[in-house]
Amino acid sequence: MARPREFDRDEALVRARDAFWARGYEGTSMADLVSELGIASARIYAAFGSKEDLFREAIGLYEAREGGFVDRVLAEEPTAYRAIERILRDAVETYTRPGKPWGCMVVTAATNCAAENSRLQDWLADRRRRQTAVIVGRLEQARRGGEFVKDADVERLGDYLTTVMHGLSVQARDGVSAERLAALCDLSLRTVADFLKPGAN
Amino acid sequence: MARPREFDRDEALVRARDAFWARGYEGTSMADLVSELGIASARIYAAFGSKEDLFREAIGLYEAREGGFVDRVLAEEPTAYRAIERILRDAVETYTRPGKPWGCMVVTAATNCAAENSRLQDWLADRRRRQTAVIVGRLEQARRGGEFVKDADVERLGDYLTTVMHGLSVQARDGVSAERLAALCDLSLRTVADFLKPGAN
DNA sequence: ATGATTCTTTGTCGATCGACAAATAACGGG
DNA sequence: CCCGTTATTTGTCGATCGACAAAGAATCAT
Repeated sequence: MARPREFDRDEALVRARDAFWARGYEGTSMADLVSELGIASARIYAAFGSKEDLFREAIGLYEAREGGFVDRVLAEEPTAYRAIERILRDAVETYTRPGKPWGCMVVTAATNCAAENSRLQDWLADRRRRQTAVIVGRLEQARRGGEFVKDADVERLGDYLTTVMHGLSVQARDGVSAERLAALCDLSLRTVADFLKPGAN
Repeated sequence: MARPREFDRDEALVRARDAFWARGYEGTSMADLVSELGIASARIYAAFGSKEDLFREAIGLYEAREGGFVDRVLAEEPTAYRAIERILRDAVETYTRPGKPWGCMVVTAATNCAAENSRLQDWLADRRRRQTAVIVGRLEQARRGGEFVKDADVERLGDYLTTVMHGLSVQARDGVSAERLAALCDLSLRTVADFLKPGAN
């Protein structure tokens, strides 16, 4: 009924995500987006609304793909310990994948922001906090299910795991190798194992 | 021999540090600095050279004061374990101090940067990596001194500790309370204790 | 007092920021 | 074939970015 779009919106979104992932929200200018998406700025506005809308959509894509491993693993793995094991392994892999920006996009894309973008910053912080809550929820479920010792402080363990993951993101960004990161994850797993009820997996 | 400066350079540097600490390098504009230091931009250039020079000096001040606890603790505490204990406690306190920006300035001030500032970003990353190396050095010394089991993988432990500290910085920035962070640090300390030679402090 | 030196004030520079308005082009329905 | 609709191109807008030039003001040595 009207003129069809000439570019692939999905592919443009992927490129925008990679740009924001690499240099963050404020570090990626409209000029950068124009050159990396290969389309004029007016088309970006027509297709995505604004730079901020585009960023939010890019974060959504990241969380649906690369960054979504936490939710996926929690849904798939039968026991909390095995889930955590895989989450840490996936985190290292995701944050150090060759050809992709290093670190977690949700952690790095909006940390040092001008005052005018504090709303966006809070929005990302909120998503990080929710991630913690999701993990704690799964741990609590595991505790009630008898996987952990019965007085296990699952909120503390959840905080601990998120902290390690955020730390992994920073370390990955600094270029620490996947091997070194994986080695340190094994240390974290020992802590988790301390919470397990003797005899459980 | 000439007209004396009318403002306190040290105090201006403190204010610049706090501004950069709160909003980062790119998030803090010259207009912000003018209003927070209370002096005209030309005076800032005369006193500090450029925005980037000022930022580097501000990082230096941060590392000499708030951020310098790692070096100080390593020099003061007799055993590695007690040093680590205090480093984690100091990290939590420094990153959540009321009235100060949350998190570590070295971790947060230049993460999402435009391409033109990647040099600055690398400069900060290098300081973080050096921090790890310093800690690993101290751990190796402790291992040779018999504090740890003799096959202790001190690089792995050092990586682990830096990762936790970086994670603490992100968590603090997200508003997680000092109490919750301290609780999770206790979990980390168990891991460190696993490296201790049985019977040692 | 004067001159050398440095600090402070004022104003502004070119570049870039994000964001659109207006004009033109391509499509499908009637 | 024309019309309604949407896509694309082109150009530009005001604001803000970091950075300084030029002029005036304050100090000290001589």
